[in-house]
Amino acid sequence: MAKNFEISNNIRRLRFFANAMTQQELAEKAGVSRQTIIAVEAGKYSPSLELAFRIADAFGVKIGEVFDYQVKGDS
Amino acid sequence: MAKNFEISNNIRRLRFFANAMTQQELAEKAGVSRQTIIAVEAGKYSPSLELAFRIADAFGVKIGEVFDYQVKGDS
DNA sequence: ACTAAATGTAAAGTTTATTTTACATATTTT
DNA sequence: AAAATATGTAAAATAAACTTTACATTTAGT
Repeated sequence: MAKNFEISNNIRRLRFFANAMTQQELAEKAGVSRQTIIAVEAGKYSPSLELAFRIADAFGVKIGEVFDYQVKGDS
Repeated sequence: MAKNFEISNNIRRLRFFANAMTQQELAEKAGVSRQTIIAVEAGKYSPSLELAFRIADAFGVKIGEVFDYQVKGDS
């Protein structure tokens, strides 16, 4: 009954579309440390909703264009 | 330069639209405790992106229909 | 009015996100 | 090839999300 999920992201892609924005620049725009960007971009953990919104905002896109949510199937 | 944000949500509204879904039911569907739903619904803190997605999923809507992100202005 | 179900508050404890620092490797520029 | 910039890894410390338990209040049903 409990579902399985996976969240993926397009941060790397978006950074390159956005004039090769650097991790450092993105971190500053989003107001977090570079480490956090690295970790989120690498999918090591999923960010807070707040950070997710700020990252989307930094790229000028909607949150759904940055993060993808896939239901993997029932348990 | 650093922006000010606010995240609001429509959980209560959505719960009533969704056949008066109870906090308990939502908690179960989203796989978290009832306390967490109460806190998020009341805006006491913003959830993880993962939970945000699961809540949206529980209502069958997109994340943007549950959570609203407003830039309040520059600092 | 009584009972049950739903919502709320609070506080201590655990887990996960985020920061900070420091260093290693890769990529670009000159 | 040297220097500078960008990316990566790691680990300890802090902050924030989430759980659990327990009780108080409000709302709905009979």
